[in-house]
Amino acid sequence: MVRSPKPKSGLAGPLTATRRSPGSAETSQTGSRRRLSPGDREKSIAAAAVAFFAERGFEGQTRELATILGITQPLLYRYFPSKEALIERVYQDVFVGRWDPFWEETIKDRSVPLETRLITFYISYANVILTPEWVRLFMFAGLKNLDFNARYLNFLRNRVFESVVDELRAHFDRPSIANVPASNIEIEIVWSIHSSIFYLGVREFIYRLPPDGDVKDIIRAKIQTLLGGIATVLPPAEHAT
Amino acid sequence: MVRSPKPKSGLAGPLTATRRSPGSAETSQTGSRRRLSPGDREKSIAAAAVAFFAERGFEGQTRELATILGITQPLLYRYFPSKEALIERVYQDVFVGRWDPFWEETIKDRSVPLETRLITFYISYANVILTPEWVRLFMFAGLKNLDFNARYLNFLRNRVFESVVDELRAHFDRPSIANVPASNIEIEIVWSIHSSIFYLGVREFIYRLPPDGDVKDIIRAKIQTLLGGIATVLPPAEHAT
DNA sequence: CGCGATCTTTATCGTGCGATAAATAGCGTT
DNA sequence: AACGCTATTTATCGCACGATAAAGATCGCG
Repeated sequence: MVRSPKPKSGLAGPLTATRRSPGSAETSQTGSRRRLSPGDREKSIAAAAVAFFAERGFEGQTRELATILGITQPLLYRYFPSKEALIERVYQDVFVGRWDPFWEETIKDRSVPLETRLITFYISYANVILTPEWVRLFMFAGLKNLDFNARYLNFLRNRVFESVVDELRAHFDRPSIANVPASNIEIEIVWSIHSSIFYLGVREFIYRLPPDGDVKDIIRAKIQTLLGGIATVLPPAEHAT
Repeated sequence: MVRSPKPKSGLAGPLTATRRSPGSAETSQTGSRRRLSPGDREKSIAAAAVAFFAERGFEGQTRELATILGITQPLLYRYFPSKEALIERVYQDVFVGRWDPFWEETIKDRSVPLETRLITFYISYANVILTPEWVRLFMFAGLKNLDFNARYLNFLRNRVFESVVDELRAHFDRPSIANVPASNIEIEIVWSIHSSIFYLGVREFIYRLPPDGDVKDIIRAKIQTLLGGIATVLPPAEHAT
């Protein structure tokens, strides 16, 4: 796994080391050897840190991260004052930086059938969160007993769950949550679908026992089951689809 | 709180206080002071280790565990050859030791309505797994990239999921899995309910954002939604309930 | 070229942690 | 009550890891 960054071969050594193609720094660290611009270096460290801490957890050692990057460990401290600061940056990049505001609109667009909207949203959301980085980092963060996860999930509840409940209400001709607030059970029903989708990622990236079959199909089936089941548990007033 | 087995009332034991001034009993563990029988000591270490590693993760330090136990750190090594062996014991006690074989019978008992069986099973199962120890240790184990979780879940699939699918089949007058094996989608439907219940524990003990309301009610609602939804997605041949 | 700025490395400190060995002390036995 | 077995503690080793300081190397600019 480790690198052999030393171009010990007398031939190739000097050239590759001295002259690197600018800006073409990439993941396989042979290219970026020395003296990147601060901006590029910081980005490359942050990107590597995301993958690294997702795999190893936040106890992963800065020396190993540096080795993966093909740099020395003290260099990390020129760009981030501490390991904790680097972890903070990882949170930002993954959880804040990957939120798509369009999701909130998708759910509320009543020109589209509800089932379609939910499927569209959840497939798109799944594309973002069902990655090893998102799933594992989120779990590592939770296990650290910070309030980060609770904050994210409150945000999610306000931006997504409440809307989904409201759309379900409209779909079944029931009052808006503006008039009758979402009940615990209604929120839990949304949690059911949400958690069962996130759990696909837990199974694949934490348990290493990936679900059999196409995630899109599974999501579709889950949402159809949900909508059918809600119809049974909460029979509609008059409307039905 | 772990435990406080010995109340240190004013006139506590002349025995326990032999060498130690009662007032100087520091952290928490003051009851058992010294020279337990090997069996008792081992059990007390194992029990404390479950709570400790569940809280701190497997990177939790043996010195802190010893402090909680009111013993010194090297004593741990008289009862467990290494930290890793102690962790192995924790796995055994929590994941193997808490499995209830009766669960498998509950699911298959066709003298009881399916909805009742599922609710009974999942409430009982939830009683065991929806604890900080089970949930957090399971997640810590998964994040360590061992095959432990995959083995447990394969066991669960064979002992529970397949049976649930079979019972759903019977409920809706469809062929037994003995004749037509469970499909991916069917297994996924069971995963949906299962993961949404386990996720109640993740929310409470990892995210520290406990679900609102009684877990039993939530489980009941989830199972009713599941059964109703399956009826919609996979309409029955002739039978209906 | 050569020089200076700064990006990167080499060297190192202090601490924390798993583990071991030797010394100490509780408790049953006689 | 003394004895001896062994449960428990005291003392310590070795290394890993985050972090810092100083030396060295690279590149733009004149």
